Amino acid sequence: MRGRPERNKQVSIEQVARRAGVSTATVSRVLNSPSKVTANTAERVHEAISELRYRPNMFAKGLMTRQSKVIALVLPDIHGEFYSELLRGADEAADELGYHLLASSRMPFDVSDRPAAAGFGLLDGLIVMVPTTSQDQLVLLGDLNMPIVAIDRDLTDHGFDSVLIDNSVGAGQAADHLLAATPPERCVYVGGDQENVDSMERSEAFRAALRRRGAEPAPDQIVFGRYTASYGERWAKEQGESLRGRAVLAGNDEIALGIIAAAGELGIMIPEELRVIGFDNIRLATLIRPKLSSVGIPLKTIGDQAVRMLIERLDDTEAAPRRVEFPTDLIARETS
Amino acid sequence: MRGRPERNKQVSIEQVARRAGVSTATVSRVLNSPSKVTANTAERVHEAISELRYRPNMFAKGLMTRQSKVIALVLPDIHGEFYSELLRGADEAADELGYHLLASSRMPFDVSDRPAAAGFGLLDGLIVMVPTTSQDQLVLLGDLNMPIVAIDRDLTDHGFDSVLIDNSVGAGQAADHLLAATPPERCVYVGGDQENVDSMERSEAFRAALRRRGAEPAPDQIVFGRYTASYGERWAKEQGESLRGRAVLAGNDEIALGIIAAAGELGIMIPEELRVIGFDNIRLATLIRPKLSSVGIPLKTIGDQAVRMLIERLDDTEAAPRRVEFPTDLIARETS
DNA sequence: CTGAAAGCGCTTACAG
DNA sequence: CTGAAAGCGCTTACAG
Repeated sequence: MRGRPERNKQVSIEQVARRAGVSTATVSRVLNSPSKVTANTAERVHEAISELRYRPNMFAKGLMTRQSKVIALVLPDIHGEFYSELLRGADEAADELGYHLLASSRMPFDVSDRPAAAGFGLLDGLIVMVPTTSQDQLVLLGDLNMPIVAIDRDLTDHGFDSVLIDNSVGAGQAADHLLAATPPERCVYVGGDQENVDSMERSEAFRAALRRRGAEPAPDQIVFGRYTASYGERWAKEQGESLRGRAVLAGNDEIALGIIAAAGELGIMIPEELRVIGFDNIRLATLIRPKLSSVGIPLKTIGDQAVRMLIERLDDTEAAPRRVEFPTDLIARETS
Repeated sequence: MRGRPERNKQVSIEQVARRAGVSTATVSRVLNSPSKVTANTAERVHEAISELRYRPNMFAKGLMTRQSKVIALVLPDIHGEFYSELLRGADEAADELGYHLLASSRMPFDVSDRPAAAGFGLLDGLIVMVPTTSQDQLVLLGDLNMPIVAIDRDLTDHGFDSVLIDNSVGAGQAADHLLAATPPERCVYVGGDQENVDSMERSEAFRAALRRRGAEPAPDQIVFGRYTASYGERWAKEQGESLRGRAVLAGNDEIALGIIAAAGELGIMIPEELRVIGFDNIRLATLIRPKLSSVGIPLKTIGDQAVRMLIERLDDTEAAPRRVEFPTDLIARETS
C-alpha cells in the first residue's frame, strides 16, 4: 500500500499495552523509567512499539509532565550574519542537554489575544534578546509567566537571568587603537540606533577613550543612525572629501562595510586615507579586501551560556536571578 | 484521598468558570466559538479571565484539538545570509494565517529515540529544505508521519508538496552573459558540494549554454568543492595567473566572494581581467565594490509559498501533492 | 515488578 | 444559549 501515512489513525499507548500484554502503566514505565521494569517485559513492550510504530502523543505527555523539552530563542530578527554563532552555540548546548531549540523572530506580543502567539505556551522557556530599552517589552515578558533568560540586557532586577556583553572593553581597545595613529579630533564613532543599548555603551567607551587623552568629542564625532550598511554609506557620502585622514569606529560591521563601500566610490584609500573598525566581527569581515578590523563578541559562548542558564532555571524557579557577562575584544586587521 | 498534590498554581478553566458563575463549557465557548454565547455571559467570562490572568493550557487544548498552530521551518543551518529572506517570507505568511513559525537547524533524526527530537510532535507541520539527494533523510521524513512541504527538492513522488527553484533559467542567463564577452574555453563553473542538487543543476545549465555555442567544456571547466568563501579563495589561488582573462560562474555568492578576495591579493582586476558572477544574490552582493553580479532567487516568495501550501495541506491531508516552481534571474552588476 | 485508577485541563456532542 | 459528562492519551502515587 502506497500513499501518505494517515495521521488521524494515531496509535495510542493503550494499543501498545494490549499488544504487549501489559498495562499502559508498564508501557509508560519502559519509556520513562526503564529501571523499574523487567528486561523481559521491556523487550516485549519495545517490540510492540516498533511493530505498531507507536509515537507518544506529546500533548498528553506535556499535560502530565508540564514540560515539552523545547525552548526557544527569540531574536529581533533571525536574519543576518550576526546571529549565526549565537544560534549555533545555543543549538549545541540545547541538544547536549536533551532539549530542542527553536528560533523565532517574533516577540510574543499580545499573547492573550493572538492565537498564533499561544504557541509559546508549549515552550518550557525562552531566551530573549532584548536590544531596546522599551518598557513595553518588559511587561510582555513578565506576562508570559515563564522562565526567561535575557541576552544583551541586564534584567536581573526584573527577575530574569541575564547574559551580558561588555561592550566597553572592546570599544575602548578599538578607540585606543585608532587614537594611537589618528588625532582625537579626527576620530569618530558612527553608531546604530540610539535606543539600542549596545550602541550607547559603545559610544560611551569611545567618549571615555578620547577623554583619557584629554579630548572632548564634538557632537559630530559621535553620531547615531541605523545598524545598516546603507546608513554607513549615506553617512560617509555626506562627509565626502572630509573623510580623508579620519578614523572611524562603526557601531557594527554593516555600518563599517557601508562606509568602506562609499570610500571606494569616492576614491579614498583604506586604511591609508581612512581607517575603519567595525563591531561584531561577522564572518564577512575576513572576506573583503582589505580585511575588516572589528571588535569580536563571543557569540557562540553567549548562546551556550544562555541555554545552560535557562535549563538550570527550569529546575529551580526560586533561585535568585543570575547575571553573567562576557568581554569583547578588538581584532585588528587591515582596515585600521 | 488526601490533599491534592499542589504542584502548581496555574489557573485553570475551572476557576474561571466558577468566578464567572458559568460552566467550563461556556468558558471554552467564549474563547473558541464566541457566536454561540450571549454577549452578557461573554462579558462576565472575559472579566474573570483577565482578573485571574487566565491563560489556556496549550497541552490540554492540543490534546483535544490535535493541533498547536505551530509550524517549523527546518534548514540545513539557520546561519548565514542566504536564509534571511526565506525566513522572512515564511514568517509573515504564517503570522497572517494565524500560525506561529519556528526555525530549526536540526533535522529530526532518530525521532523515536532522542527525547529532544520529540519536540516535533508538538508541531502541526514542517517545511524542510532538503539540499542533498540522501535517501536516509527521506525515510526520516516519512517516519515523521506529519504534513511536510519540501523546499528545493521535488518530493511529490514521496507524497510531499514541493516548492522548487528553477536554477537553469538564471544559470543559463549568467552563462550566456559571460559567453557574450569571453570565449567558451575561458569560462568556468566553480560549484559547491557535488551532492547538492542546486549545484548540479547549475552546472548542467552552464554546460548546456556552452554546448549551444558548439563548445564542450573540459573537465577543469566544471569543478565542485564546497559552498564556502574559503573554497572559492583556495580554488582561485590554485589557478594563480591563469585566472586572467577567465570568466567564472560561481555556485553561490560565498564562493564568488572568495574568488574575488583571492583576485585582490593576486592583483587581478575585476571585471577587467576576471569576470565573476555569483548565485543567490545575498544582500552583501551590493555591499562590496565592485558590486557583485549574481543570480537572484525569489526566496521571500518561496518562504511565503511553502507556508501557504503547508497550511492548506493541514486542512486536506488527502489531496494530491502539489509542486510549484520559481524561476531564478540574473542581476548583472559590476563584477561581470 | 506490575496493574487499576485517578487525574492533568481542555473540547464537544448531547440534552435541556 | 447553557451545563453535565465523556473523553483526549498520557503519568504516577498507591496497592498488591
